[in-house]
Amino acid sequence: MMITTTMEIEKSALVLKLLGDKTRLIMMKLLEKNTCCVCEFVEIFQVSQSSISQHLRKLRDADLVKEERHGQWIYYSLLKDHEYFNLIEQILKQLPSQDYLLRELEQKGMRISC
Amino acid sequence: MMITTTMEIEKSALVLKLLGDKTRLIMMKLLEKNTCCVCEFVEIFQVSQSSISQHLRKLRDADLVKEERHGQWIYYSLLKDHEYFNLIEQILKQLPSQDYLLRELEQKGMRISC
DNA sequence: TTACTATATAATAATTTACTTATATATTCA
DNA sequence: TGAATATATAAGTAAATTATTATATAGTAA
Repeated sequence: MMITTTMEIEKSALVLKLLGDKTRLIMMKLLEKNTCCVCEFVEIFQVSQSSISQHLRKLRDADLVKEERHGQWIYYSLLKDHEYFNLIEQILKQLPSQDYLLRELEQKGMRISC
Repeated sequence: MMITTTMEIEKSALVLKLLGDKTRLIMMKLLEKNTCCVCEFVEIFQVSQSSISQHLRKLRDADLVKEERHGQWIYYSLLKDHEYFNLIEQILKQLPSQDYLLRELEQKGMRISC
């Protein structure tokens, strides 16, 4: 019982640590209501494709997101059955929408819709 | 407007990063409903006094906690008027209570009550 | 005053993180 | 098939993080 609550809070700390990076936090907020592919994130964050891929890998390894291949694109979305999804959802809910980033993508003609 | 939401989410990421460490997260959960002093944290976490002091400094620098000196002890408590206190409160609410750590302290006769 | 306790800070070492470039793999399309 | 596009991974690096030990400061109590 005591061990359980310790483990629980330590696992929560790992989730919070993943969300405690501005790139990953904005990614998660975008994925809250959208599906995005890697090349969109590259365009949004203006960092190397490798860097984006590594952030997504961390989120994937922690089961926070899932990937789905559609042709040459791999779409990422929230994995809603995460053990701490309630926590994640509550956090995301309180952050300002970042959807303007997707509208900017659209205006540049770089939004990929499935 | 766009700049604001970017800054808001980046500041949220900094808060989450602070909470994304198991020592600080447990500290914050304890402080949610208690007041604690440095020596209690040292006993609870079994790390150097310096390490505890540095964690508390980070929380203090970010205005997540405040300190209050009573004689030779300095008591820490949550600073509830933080810009993102709602976010913090929502997160803490979803974590399992860590008060057993204080009960253990009491049993060892090491709980300092003001 | 002197000794003791509680806390903060400086300096440092080990580890982790977040990026980069280079390269590999998978898919599409001419 | 071969070129182009999308993605992942390996290797390397600079900066950040978290601990330590040593030392300074502040309060208490003999």
